Amino acid sequence: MRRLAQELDTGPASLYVYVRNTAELHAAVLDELLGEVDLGSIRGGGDWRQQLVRVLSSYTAVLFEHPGLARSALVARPSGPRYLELLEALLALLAQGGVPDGRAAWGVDALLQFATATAAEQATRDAAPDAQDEIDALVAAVRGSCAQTHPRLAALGDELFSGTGQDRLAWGFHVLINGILQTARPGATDR
Amino acid sequence: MRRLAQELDTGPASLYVYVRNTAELHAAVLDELLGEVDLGSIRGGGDWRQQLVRVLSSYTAVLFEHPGLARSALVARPSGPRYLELLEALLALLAQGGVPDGRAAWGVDALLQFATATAAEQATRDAAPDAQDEIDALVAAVRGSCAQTHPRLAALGDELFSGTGQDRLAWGFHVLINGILQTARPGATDR
DNA sequence: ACCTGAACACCGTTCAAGT
DNA sequence: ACCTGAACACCGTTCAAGT
Repeated sequence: MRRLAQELDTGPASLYVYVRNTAELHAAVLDELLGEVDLGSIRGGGDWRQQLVRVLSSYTAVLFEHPGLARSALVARPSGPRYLELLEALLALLAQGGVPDGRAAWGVDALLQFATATAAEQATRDAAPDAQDEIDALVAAVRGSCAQTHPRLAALGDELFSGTGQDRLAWGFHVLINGILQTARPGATDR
Repeated sequence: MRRLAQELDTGPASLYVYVRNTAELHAAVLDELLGEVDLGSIRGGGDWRQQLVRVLSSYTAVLFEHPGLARSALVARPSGPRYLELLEALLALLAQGGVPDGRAAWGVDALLQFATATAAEQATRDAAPDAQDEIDALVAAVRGSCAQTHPRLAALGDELFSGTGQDRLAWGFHVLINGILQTARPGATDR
């Protein structure tokens, strides 16, 4: 708020004429930024799964550039035209893949949550090198764990921290898509 | 920091003797709290899937009580004994389900991230009623969306916001578990 | 060596007062 | 009606100075 106000050569109080609080500001800014997600070029090729992963990766990339936004997007979703467009595109692709309607509704939420959380996690770590300390501590703890008491941990070891962020993100999307295809919602029909 | 210092009848500076920053403090507190996740009672019945969902739900419940912790757990993971115990238990259950080692390593991460993100999201919304405004705005925007330009959105409508938090969480766990079972990691063997 | 008072450099939000 | 200066009530972190 204060930084934006300064940029606009005014006091922070003036912003509250246009916006109710920081969450609302973040949601509005994110919706604007979502213009960078090119939904048109999605039809560039590949099946619906690949197209889905492409849109979601593009969404993640936008958030990745703005760690603070990613963190608040987890709690305060935008509701502007770009976000609606994104939802529509994702729902269309899921329908194309034969996912039942109700399940697709919950599915987009899971997919976007995964994308947002991953962006918040990685972007924050990149921006604040201090945050890297915590996972370094975890790596050390796993390496130092006793094979007697923690056999699985000892067996897997560094495997837990392997792979690039890109690869893990794409794998996660595919896990979710496959899972959504195979998992009925609780209750009878799952229309 | 300041609140904890006050509780301890000292100044905030004193805490920096024991802890490097807030992230480290949060990670340590969360590890302590993880003692409430009863890994023993997991063997209470059901197959490995149900047991997995039970542990993860218990983990989510702990975070749910502490919104602030949940938010920072997304970025700064604990590395204490309770967290290692939790990882070990989850890995053991995945192995029992026949998930290949390397895939299980990435899988626990996805499962815990989903649990943590869901807790951060819902707990924050519950704690700060202001945050509810944003999803209210989204509900209104979806309802007001035009069926011509956004056919899927119009068709699904309130379905997007249906279900209890509990049901969506459990469904998400099952989606991930099923997805993990069916999705190989990039690269050749996926040992 | 271990601890801490006081200060530094920030936040978001409110509200009375101005134009 | 629209805008805003100034204040309120907070933060995390540092560091010189104390015991």
